[in-house]
Amino acid sequence: MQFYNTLVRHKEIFRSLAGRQARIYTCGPTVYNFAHIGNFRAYTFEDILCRTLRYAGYEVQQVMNLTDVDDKTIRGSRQAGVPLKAFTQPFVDAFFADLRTLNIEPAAVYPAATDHVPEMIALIQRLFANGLAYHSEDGSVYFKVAALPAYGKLAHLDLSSLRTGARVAQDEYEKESVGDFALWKAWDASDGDVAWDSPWGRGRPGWHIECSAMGMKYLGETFDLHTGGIDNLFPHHENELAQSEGATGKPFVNYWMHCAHLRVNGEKMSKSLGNFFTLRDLLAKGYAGRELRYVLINGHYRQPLNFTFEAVEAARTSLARIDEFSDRLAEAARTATPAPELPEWAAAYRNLFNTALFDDLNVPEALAALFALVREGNTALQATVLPPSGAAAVRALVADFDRVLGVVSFGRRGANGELPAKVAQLVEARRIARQTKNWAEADRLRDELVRLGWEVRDGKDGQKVKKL
RNA sequence: GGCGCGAUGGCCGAGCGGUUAGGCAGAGGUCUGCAAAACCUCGUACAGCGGUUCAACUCCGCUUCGCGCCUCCA
Repeated sequence: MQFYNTLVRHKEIFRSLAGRQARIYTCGPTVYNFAHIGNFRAYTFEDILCRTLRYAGYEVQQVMNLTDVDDKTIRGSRQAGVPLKAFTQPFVDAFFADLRTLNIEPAAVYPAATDHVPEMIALIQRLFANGLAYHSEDGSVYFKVAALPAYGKLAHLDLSSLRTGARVAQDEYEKESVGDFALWKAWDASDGDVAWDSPWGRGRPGWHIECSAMGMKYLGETFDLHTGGIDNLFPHHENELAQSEGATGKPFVNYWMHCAHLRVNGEKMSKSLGNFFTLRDLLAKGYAGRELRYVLINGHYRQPLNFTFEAVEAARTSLARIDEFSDRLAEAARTATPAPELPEWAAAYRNLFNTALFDDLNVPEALAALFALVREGNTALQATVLPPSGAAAVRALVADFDRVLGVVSFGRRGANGELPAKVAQLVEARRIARQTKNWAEADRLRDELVRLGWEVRDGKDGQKVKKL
């Protein structure tokens, strides 16, 4: 299995620190607003990563932080006139609900920044001890970038060439150097009652320090993987790395992985541009979580992905085809137990699927293998050359693929025996109409069933009814 | 200005120095009372210009266009 490691800018064989365990830290949301589906691209990406690791036999220990104190959450809570926690909690809840909607498997721990201030303070003290931190006159604490020669190794940025743009150092005159960043921010009036005591006076933690402190607390001073959106590469991850390694003197993370942005009309989807959709916006338009998930995983994670409604429509049709296939397999399998060996063609597609996935999470290629399986499987079913045990085995394979993909809808009920009385009645009436070649009546009954939400298909062995 | 990505058929989107990506949409067919589902067939896609090579969508250079980051954005 290999992943593209941003640290070295090429793919590397994945070797975990502890046997079949994989420890991974994922930068989570800042809970000042509803996350949009651009944000969720990052979470479906890390989900595919974790699922792939599990699929490959790793035991995954994942931590995702919740940033619940920063400029935006403070501003929001003050505007709303409620305490910080009361302001952020609904967005935390919404975030978790959205994760479920997108079938993103939960992390083991979701530490909140506000619950880990002591750990952050302790870490800052270590940085002082190592000569990497200093405080300014106003009581803020900064990281001294110049004291860490390796600074810049992740983002590959040369600080001396930094453009002095609008975003640089407008409010931070206290720093020794523009590259220095806040570890601890002294309280000011705009913080209201959001403040913690520290050896340097009242204030609040800087943004980056929470991930260093919480990552180390839950995963150790060195762990395997760290994920996030590409926009977190700099400054956030660079700074996180500097703080962590500056404090411990050990490597912080072995593999850094970043996903590209979701775009709308060729531009990054972002709150500041206003060109975003939240998950609830899209659900309200009638799209399902798994359809959106499919759209989000259907491009390679390191490639920008253009969001279009046509793509969501295509996802719906594609998924229906996969669902249909799995239903047909279930029907053909009946009660048979899966054969110990897959049919040869199915085994070949499993290999393709695994190879694609294990090569830096190439989901588009893995999906191509799935569709190849669908086509060949349907052909086999049509020719009735697939014995029940073979159908069961192939269906198990689809389920196995879906451990990673998380998009298939299994077990839709369609057996005639379980129909509501009214539906069963119409089906029987239609059977008689067909028998007597009363096509007009048969068509009328079919339309009526559709109105009731049931699809009828005529086959060699009579009618098949499915819930729409 | 610095660093970095990208340009693939109607849409989405992989990929590789020589062999079909895949999905959706569209056209034709098989099956069917019709439909649906399924299957089969169908598109001389690789931004432009040069170069390397027996061979380039794939490597190199240039051009055009687009995008991202450059100090609290996933």
